[in-house]
Amino acid sequence: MATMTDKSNREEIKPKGLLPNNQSIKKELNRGSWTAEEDRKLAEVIEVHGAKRWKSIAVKAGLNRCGKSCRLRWLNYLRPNIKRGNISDQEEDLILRLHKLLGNRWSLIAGRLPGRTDNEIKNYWNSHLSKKINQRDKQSGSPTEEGPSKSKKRKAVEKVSEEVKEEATSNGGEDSNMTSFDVDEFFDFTNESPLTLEWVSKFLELDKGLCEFS
DNA sequence: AACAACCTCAACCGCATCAGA
DNA sequence: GTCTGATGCGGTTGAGGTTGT
Repeated sequence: MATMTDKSNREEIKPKGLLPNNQSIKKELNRGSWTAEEDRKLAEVIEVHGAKRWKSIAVKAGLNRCGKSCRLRWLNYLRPNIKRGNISDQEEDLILRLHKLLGNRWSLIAGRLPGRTDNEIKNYWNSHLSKKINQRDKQSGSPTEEGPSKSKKRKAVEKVSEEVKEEATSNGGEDSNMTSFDVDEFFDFTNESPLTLEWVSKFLELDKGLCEFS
C-alpha cells in the first residue's frame, strides 16, 4: 500500500533517532520506515479488527512494532481518504487563518481540512508557511497581522473544537481525538473588539464553504 | 562531476489526558 | 480516589532528495 512518495519501500529498516548503543530497546522493536509488506499487514488487521487497541493490532499483524507506531502509520498514511500531494491555495489559506486563530493546534486545524493529517499540516507549516509569514512580517514591519482578540480566539477555538468533535463522531468515531483542552490556559484573554467577532464568524463561514467544496 | 547546504516529511519521543479496573 | 494501560498531541530528529556552487 505504499505510494510513490513512500520512502518505506526499502528492504532494510534502519534504526532512527538517537539510540545510544541500543540502550534498552525493548525487545528490539522495528523502527524507522515502514515497508510495503508491513503496511499491507497492518491494513489487513485493521480492516478486520478496527482501528483501536493498537498494541494488539501490532501483535495480530505480526509486526515487530509498538502500537504507537502502528497508529501513527495508519493515521498519517494508510487511513482511507487521505489526501496526499500538494496543498492547494485554498487549503493553505485556510491553514493560515486557522493557525492565526488556534495556534499550533495541528490536530484541530487538520480536523478542518478533510483528508489532511496533523503531521502533514505541521510539516507544511514548518517548512513553508512559517517562513512565508516571517518574510511577510519583515516586509510589513509588524510582527503579526490584525487578528481577533484573545477572548474571541477562545470562542472560536471552542467552536472549532466542538465542530471537529461532532464531525469525528459522525464519521464513525474514528479520529475522535482532540476533543477538549484547557482553552483558558491556552489563551490569555484580556481585551476585545466588536470587529473581531465578525472576523471569526466570517472565517467560520468561509471555512464551512470550503469544506463543502472539497 | 563532486561536494555542501538546504529542504522535505516520515517517524520518533515525551508528556498529557482518558478510560477502565 | 488511585493505578495502569491506551491513546492523542505537539515538538523534534534525521534520512534522503534537491539545489546551488
